[in-house]
Amino acid sequence: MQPEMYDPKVIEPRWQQYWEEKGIFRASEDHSRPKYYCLIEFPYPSGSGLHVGHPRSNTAMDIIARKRRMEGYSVLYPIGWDAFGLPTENYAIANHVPPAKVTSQNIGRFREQLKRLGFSFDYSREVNTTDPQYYKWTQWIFLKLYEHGLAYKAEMPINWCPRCKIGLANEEVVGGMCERCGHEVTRRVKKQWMLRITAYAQKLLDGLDDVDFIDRAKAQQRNWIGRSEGCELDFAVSGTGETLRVFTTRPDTLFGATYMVLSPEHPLIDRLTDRIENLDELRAYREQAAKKSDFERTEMQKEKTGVQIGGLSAVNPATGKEIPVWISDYVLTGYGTGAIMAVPAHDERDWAFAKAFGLPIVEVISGGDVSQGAWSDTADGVLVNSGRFNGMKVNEAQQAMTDWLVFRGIAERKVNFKLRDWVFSRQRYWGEPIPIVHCLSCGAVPLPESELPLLLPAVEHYEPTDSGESPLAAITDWVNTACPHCGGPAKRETDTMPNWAGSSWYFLRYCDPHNGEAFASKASLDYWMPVDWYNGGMEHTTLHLLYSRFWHLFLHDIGLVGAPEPYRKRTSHGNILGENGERMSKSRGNVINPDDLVDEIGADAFRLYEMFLGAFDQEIPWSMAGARGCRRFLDRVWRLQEKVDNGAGDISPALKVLVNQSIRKVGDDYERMKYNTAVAQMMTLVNVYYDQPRITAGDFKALLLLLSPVAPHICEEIWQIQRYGGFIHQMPWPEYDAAFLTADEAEIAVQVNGKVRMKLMVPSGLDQETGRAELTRRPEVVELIAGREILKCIYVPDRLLNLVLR
RNA sequence: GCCGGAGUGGCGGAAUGGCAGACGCAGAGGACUUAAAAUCCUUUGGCCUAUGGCCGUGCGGGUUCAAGUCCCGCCUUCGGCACCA
Repeated sequence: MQPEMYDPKVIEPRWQQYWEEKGIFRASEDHSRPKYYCLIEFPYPSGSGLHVGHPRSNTAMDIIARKRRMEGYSVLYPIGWDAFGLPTENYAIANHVPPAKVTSQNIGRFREQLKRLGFSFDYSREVNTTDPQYYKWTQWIFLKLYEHGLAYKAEMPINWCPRCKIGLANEEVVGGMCERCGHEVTRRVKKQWMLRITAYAQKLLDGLDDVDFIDRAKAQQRNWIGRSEGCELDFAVSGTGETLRVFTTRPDTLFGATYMVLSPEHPLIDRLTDRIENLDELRAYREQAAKKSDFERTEMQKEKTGVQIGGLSAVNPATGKEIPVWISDYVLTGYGTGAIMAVPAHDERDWAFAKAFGLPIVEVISGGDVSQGAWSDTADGVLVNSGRFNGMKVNEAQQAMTDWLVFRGIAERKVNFKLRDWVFSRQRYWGEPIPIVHCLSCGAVPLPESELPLLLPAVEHYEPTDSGESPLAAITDWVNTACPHCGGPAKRETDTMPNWAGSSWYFLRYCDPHNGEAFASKASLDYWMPVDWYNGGMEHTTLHLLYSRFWHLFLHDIGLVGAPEPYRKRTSHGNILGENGERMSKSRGNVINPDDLVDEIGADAFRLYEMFLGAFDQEIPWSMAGARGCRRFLDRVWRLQEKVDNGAGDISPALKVLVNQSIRKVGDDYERMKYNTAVAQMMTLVNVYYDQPRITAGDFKALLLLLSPVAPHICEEIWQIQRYGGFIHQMPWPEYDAAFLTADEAEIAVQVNGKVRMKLMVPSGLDQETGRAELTRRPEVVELIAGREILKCIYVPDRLLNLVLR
């Protein structure tokens, strides 16, 4: 049969329509089959549409989803829209359109673009975080957190972006700049809703041991959680009866603590105002520090500043000596106790401070030169100047000193975390309203479940205000309400949730997206959860990935979901750079538009190139020429139809080994996310097919089956044209025959002293002894040895022979 | 500074301690064509005294019959964190 030209413009829409009409990719809770839940991060439907980064992750997981279906799994591969967020709101403000309208337009465009790429999403399960039927449950989970004491309102110095006019979470501040707009972030004290993620610090850490996450994601989360073990210990403040508590991970250096430092905001200063001689000076310093943003504070880290507290001294509990007390902004309020014992001999920061202010430096661990800088060797260091602890190694002394201090009742072992509570308020319009009412007599009162969803009111203006109030505050009809508890006058909370809220549980909603009674039914959750494989960006490691684990751990603790951890496996794709090797951006003019690509080379070739361009987990520059090369490959696959002899069913004897090897390699490579080498193997296969006079239906089918997860449209089409029966997506995934993984003969590289001298064919599978014997009696090899003495002879089966000659 | 990656042809990149450069791109030569496109064939790491040989995976050492791969010490680069006691 003479096939027509390969025309993706015709065949791709046809198959997309077919899959959709027949509901091929609808997920079903089929208990007769094992389930598999593939997940990609649901996109933010931005106005600029899809970029080439989306298909990278989507295609990778689409391959897994399609392969799993062929393997007999019941697969859930859903899609949705993470649609609350600032760009939409800003666009709405600039163009005087309601954000909901902008959102639905953007979603429409995104959906269309994704459909053109032929992903096997179950579109019947779409979720949209801005849909009241969705955010009803986001609000509901918030109320559960509130009920369990994990949501609270606190006056907090927050990161404030003056341009976006919004408070930011620590995670959203990058290098002192607003993650969204790049403007410098300042400090601002505001009453904010907070989520007590710190209560889950240890669980978030422990849970990492039980999941299969890409190593760098685990490392980054551990780093961010920042657990450190040490002890808290009390220093007496001379003549006051007060004690000053510090946290240290190095109790072994206590004898070297020659002064103490408090953070400028430390409460002790206000408690002891009568004794302090230079209160004005201290308050001036505090004010100055408060004005600085965190970034400014850290930027100045080279020059240490501080003020000694006049009239106050503390007692080193080890030496009994009086030591001065200072304040300095290098000690942070939010970590540990906000106070430290300073050991300048063995801590760089303390050393710099002591040098700047002429404070004494006492060496307590030998081996370095403390006149030159702080020195610390926790492995081999030995204690000196430390009384009864002299001569101990650092790790012994840490134990012994802690025991001694605990015994004296002035210390306790303590674990600290860097992780801070999550700032959960946003002073913007386009987010989930926080379902809390502030009653004059009852205080903060949660809305009853029956009043959910609390709808975002329609407003005229979305502009944020300089006062730091949400635009919702201006809608008095909405703000003024009755207290659900006492019925008295009350005001609604006007802050909204951050866009991390809706994305913290969306994977649960996919299990049962239309449920009106619960966020998802227990049965559906039990069937689908946990997510088996979740692929997404590294940039979400300390944001979305951590937040959603926290919510899920919490929902597990209150008995609403099964396993504690939501994701069994997490992988990450590298970003695609522009052709010039720089990040793609409009301003650089190096953006590749997916629509143009589909028009030019078709969705299948586009998908194929996304997988072929390089190692999946690394950053790779785009190459238009490379993409066209993938289209050429598909053209070659198409033209193989001219070579196929459908009368011959089985795999050709001559190709049996290569085909079986390919089945194994491609399958294995998909599982290991080595998509580039999987594609390379199929290219090799096609090249070899072209060297044959004819290929059999068996040869051709094997290729099509392997290729179909990456390039589904062309494979379905050819399957139909060749009348192979049924549809390719219904075929079982091919299995290799282990008996045909190695050829009858192997080419052996014969080396002399590690250098290849010749190549000889031998029967494959010979062991060391037989292989050596077989080869060393070959005339070529005898000649090679030329009577020299053989010191050693190594035979690696089917690979090489190395003769070590004198 | 700490944590985690990465350094291999002109380019993207392959390589369970076992023949470095698979596969693709780009280039060169050829076939077909009036011509072009498309397609097909050949070729493509460097150097040399070229049917052979030498050198080559960021740098310097080491282990090994054998190192891109393992070990020690560096350099460069990217990402994350960063005065966290």
